[in-house]
Amino acid sequence: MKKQRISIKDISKELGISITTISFIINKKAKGRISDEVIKKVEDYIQEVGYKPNSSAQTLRTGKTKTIVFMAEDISDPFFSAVAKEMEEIAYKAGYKIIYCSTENNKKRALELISLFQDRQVDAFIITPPEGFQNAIQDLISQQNEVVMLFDRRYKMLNHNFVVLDNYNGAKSATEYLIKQNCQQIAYIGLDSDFSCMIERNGGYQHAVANHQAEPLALFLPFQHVNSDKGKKLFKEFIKAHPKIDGLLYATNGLAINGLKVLKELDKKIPEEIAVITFDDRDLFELHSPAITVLSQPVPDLATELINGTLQLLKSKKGKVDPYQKILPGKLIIRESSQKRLDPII
Amino acid sequence: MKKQRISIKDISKELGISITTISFIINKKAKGRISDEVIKKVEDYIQEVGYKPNSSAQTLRTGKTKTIVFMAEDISDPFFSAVAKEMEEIAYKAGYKIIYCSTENNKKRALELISLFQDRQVDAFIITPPEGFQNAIQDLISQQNEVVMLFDRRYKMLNHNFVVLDNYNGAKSATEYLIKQNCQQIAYIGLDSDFSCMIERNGGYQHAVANHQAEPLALFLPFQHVNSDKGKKLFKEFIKAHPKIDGLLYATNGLAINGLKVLKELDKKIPEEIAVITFDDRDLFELHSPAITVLSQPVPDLATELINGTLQLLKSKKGKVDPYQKILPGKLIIRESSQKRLDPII
DNA sequence: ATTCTTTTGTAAAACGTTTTACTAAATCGT
DNA sequence: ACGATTTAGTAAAACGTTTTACAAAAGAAT
Repeated sequence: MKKQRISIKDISKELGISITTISFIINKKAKGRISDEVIKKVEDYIQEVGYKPNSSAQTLRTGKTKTIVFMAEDISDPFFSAVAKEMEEIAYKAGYKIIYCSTENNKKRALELISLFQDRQVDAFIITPPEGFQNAIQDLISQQNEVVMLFDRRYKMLNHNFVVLDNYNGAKSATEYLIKQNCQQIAYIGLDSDFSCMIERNGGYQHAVANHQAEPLALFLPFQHVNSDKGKKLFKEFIKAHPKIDGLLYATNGLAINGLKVLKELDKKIPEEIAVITFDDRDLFELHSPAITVLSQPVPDLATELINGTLQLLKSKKGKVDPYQKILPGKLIIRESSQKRLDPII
Repeated sequence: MKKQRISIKDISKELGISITTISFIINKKAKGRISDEVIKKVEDYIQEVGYKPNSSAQTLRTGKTKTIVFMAEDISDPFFSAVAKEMEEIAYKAGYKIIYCSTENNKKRALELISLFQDRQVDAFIITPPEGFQNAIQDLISQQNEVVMLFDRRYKMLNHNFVVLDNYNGAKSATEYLIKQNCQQIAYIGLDSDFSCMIERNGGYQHAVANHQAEPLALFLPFQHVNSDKGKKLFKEFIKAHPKIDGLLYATNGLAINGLKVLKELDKKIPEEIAVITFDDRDLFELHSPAITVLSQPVPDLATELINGTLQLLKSKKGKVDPYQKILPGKLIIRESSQKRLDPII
């Protein structure tokens, strides 16, 4: 019952044509070297017997694996898994496969994963780097063995490839929307992090409230407390310490979920007492009572840019190439949680 | 700057020891063949220079890729991505990598994916088969080229490997819980599908209501309408047609999400007017108002069984082995949405 | 001292490609 | 008709392993 795989050698024997010729034909390098007649004959035979090249042999010979690694912060996070799924779709069509993994925002783990996949000779890394990973990225890039594409966060000083959201303007427009809704005291709930996305989001918020309220109000939670009870406690204390807060901008969906639980526990009315907006859309937010206004990331566009950029870089790997840098705009999806004004904005 | 990979040949030259000997040592086949002294020398050198075998060469020679494919229905579904993440963790430690992909419950696509990964010589498939896939699975198994493990759904008549939830008893206990809550008319919202999990869940429901209400009440939505407006419309009509319904069991989290939207639109009070339970836990359900009672699947256990089972089968591939079959119990997590009784059950 | 084992090791083929360097035949320009 | 060029094709090395079959040296048994 075992299906025997057919090799170039088999074709060669069967057709009485040399291995070299067949390889040229398979790799579309036959034009001008081999007669159309022979090309046709070989192509037809390949079609007929369903020959597929052995990828290990190809890799061994060429050093290319046609594999891209996507190292997300957490592949089970809906945002990352949505991006992953879209990427897989596109990569698949281009003959590439994707391997996913999660850094858990753990530097050591991320380093191990990079080392593991370097051993496996992947062609490219798409990475959401964990905290304090700049040097590691620097190293990885300078080795020049793989294409390195950063996602979601970038480094200002590195001349590298990245695809990120326009975090600054996203946060700014979300905050400005809250201001238009007559919020007087808008607070920002962010991650205690040096991620560019976090710094930019906070920057956008700061800019928007600069001429609006006496001083910005921000809470920065450490990564490990985003989902924890400790995080809830810290957030609860923050809200209690600032009773005048009537508008909230959460920097991530994780923060929002825990934050919404706290607001529920505190029995705060949304949006009457506190208007709420968060980054990243999830079906959860649409179903929430009240439905949560979000600044959603353009998942299909992000995925497309990530893969197309990576594939482009893989193709042009030889000479110096300009870095692939894309900053994509988010979209404010207005739902009930931010509609504070009785006279709605048109 | 490019780091040059070191090969066995390099070690051989450097140490003046034959390639064969080194290979034996690397593969722990040196005992009794090679002196302890030489073994130590080689191992130390390998450690020192950080040699890692080239996996393509190994694959080319052995035909084994140390790769497992996880074909989920939809890898961006939180349930599947949670399982995927856990699996990756375990597989990674065992030196295996996992490739994920989504069938989208599309038979043609699933067949293409299988063919693609067979070409890439993966060692094992973990599959949630799409609709009408039994023959394809049959074929795949009989080819005996890869280990085949089914997940989430199984085929009664096939003597195959699987890891599934105890769907029957899960649905039964959820329904019985609704009965205890004094629900008089309990409806089941399922998928119009021949998946074993769907049939078993419906079976559990049917059994539970058999002696309770005049007749079972069930709505079966086609797969493509789970998330669609059409699905919402069908569900809305169903609810309107059966105004006496005061208890609902959703067979999947996707059905529940769309269903909850409809209940919100119809302004049905949960649980006062309709008590609700759904399969599969998600953070969304905890945050929902009211929080939704769920029958949750033991994600870590499922992932562990899937990988351990697969690895075990990979090891013992030679002779006939008993199929690896696990049925894991779910857990009813009681929240507000099902608490209909004023006098709560103790 | 010869044969028989055991110990310790190695040579070389094979896995299935890609690619360089080559050749034979055909065509061309004059 | 002659060398030059183009066309059509191939032989063989290389990628880095694993593994079979063999061999030399040392020790044991006769």
